[in-house]
Amino acid sequence: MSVSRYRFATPLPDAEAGEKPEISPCGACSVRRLAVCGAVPQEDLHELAAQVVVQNFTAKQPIFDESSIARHVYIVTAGTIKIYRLMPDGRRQVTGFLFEGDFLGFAHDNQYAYSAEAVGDVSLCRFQKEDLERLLKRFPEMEKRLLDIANHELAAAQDQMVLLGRKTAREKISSFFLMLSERAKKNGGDGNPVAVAMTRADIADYLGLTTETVSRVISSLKQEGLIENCPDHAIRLLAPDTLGEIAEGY
Amino acid sequence: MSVSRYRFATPLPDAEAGEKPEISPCGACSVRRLAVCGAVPQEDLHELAAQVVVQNFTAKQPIFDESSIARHVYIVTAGTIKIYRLMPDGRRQVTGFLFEGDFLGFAHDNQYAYSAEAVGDVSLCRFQKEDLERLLKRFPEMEKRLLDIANHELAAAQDQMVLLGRKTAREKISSFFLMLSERAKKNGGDGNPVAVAMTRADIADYLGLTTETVSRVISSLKQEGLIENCPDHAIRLLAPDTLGEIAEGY
DNA sequence: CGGGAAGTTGAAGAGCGTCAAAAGTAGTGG
DNA sequence: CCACTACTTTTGACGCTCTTCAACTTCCCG
Repeated sequence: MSVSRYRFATPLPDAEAGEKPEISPCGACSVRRLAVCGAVPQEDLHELAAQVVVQNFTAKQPIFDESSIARHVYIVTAGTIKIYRLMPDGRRQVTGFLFEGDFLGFAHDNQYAYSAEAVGDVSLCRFQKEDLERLLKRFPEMEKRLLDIANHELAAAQDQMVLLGRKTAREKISSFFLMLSERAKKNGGDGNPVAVAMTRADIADYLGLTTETVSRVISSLKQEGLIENCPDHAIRLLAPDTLGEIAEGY
Repeated sequence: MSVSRYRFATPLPDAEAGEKPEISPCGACSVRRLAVCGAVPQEDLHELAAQVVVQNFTAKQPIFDESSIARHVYIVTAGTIKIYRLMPDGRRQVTGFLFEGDFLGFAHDNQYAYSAEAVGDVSLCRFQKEDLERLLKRFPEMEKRLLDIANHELAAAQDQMVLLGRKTAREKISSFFLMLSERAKKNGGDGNPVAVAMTRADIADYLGLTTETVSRVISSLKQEGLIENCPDHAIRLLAPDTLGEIAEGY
């Protein structure tokens, strides 16, 4: 993991190993319009930039742990992150995937509600929680935006509960590909073909299935001509509308 | 459904049918410490009370619908509410039960993310969304509290995803009774025996099971001496620790 | 009391999980 | 550059948990 802090060429006392200078300030940030940062006026961006630490992770590196104290919050600037919870016997539930622009670090009682791990190469902007608090006071719009984001997350959680509680494996997989496609569109891509950065195991743990079932269902969707493989682990949706009907259970 | 507005003996123009005067102001509210309202200083409670409409519902009455525009937010003052989403073919997922002090009406894009329905007799305090916005501006502490509540809801949603995606029927039912018990404790009761206000169908739709499975698992827990029936649909937890171990999957 | 909803119990079946093995893919080092 | 290794993915056979379908019982409220 490498860490770098904007505006500082040398590591700070409380900084972690691997820091290095960062060139791009918040003003040039490509995900700003997507994130909480969008609530900060252009002319005040330097106040934001002064607090941020850029962190880079590679695949499977942990970002923080479920049990640990929530000291930081993060904005994803590149890559995919998975958040998950573990049961004592090792059963895993991936409760979400986070992409560019997403806010990471909602916590309750000063403890993270889940563990977070990089799926592939990931870049994050990190803030001290107290710095965020100060920024929230300074820019009340930011707090509104954060509440908006939390509301959005809650709505997404409802969707996921419907999926986990009431959908078949086939419906789950279809929903999953469409979700990935929608997210890619939101972030500026065309959403088809969709990049699938995560492993079958991650997908299985996200959908409440096993890797075998995930694999089998994907195979059958391919055989039916609804999807096909593309280079670099991408999937082309050959019949998005049909997939949508499957996903909703018609 | 009966509706009443504090400080006004006669219905207001925009009020719904069945209004009647309400005696108890926010100052005497028993759930205030639990709810967002706790963020409003004692001496300013009249500002809150001026905006509130008390609404009463009986079992199975709808409070609002998934598809409808989110005009109001609510605080539950008595009774139990279920919130749920429907799939086109009628499959239902109950995404939560709300109790005294809970906030109802988180919405995204001005539309409710779910339908809400009274489980038994229910009392709500209703606010116009714009009135709430104004109150949030007036009492910034309230916004913080609301963000806190949303964070708490998100953590609870994570728990529910673990339950739905990874737990067995037995583990789900055990978790459910313990959750009810914890909630009763938080609201001042002793949490054992626990009142079970909802039907088997509601429980099934909450846990991603069928009514038959719910019934069967409860029967087997009884036979094992882990729980027993009490008057008024209550359940006594005879071995809460064992239930806890079952719930967590040990 | 009586009728309808809610809950219980049983038998049979389906969908998904488990176990196992093979095939494909990526990363490492000589 | 290729061989070696380890991991990921796929496919098959079988089994189990939970669902489905059905009948029966209990509980309520008029």
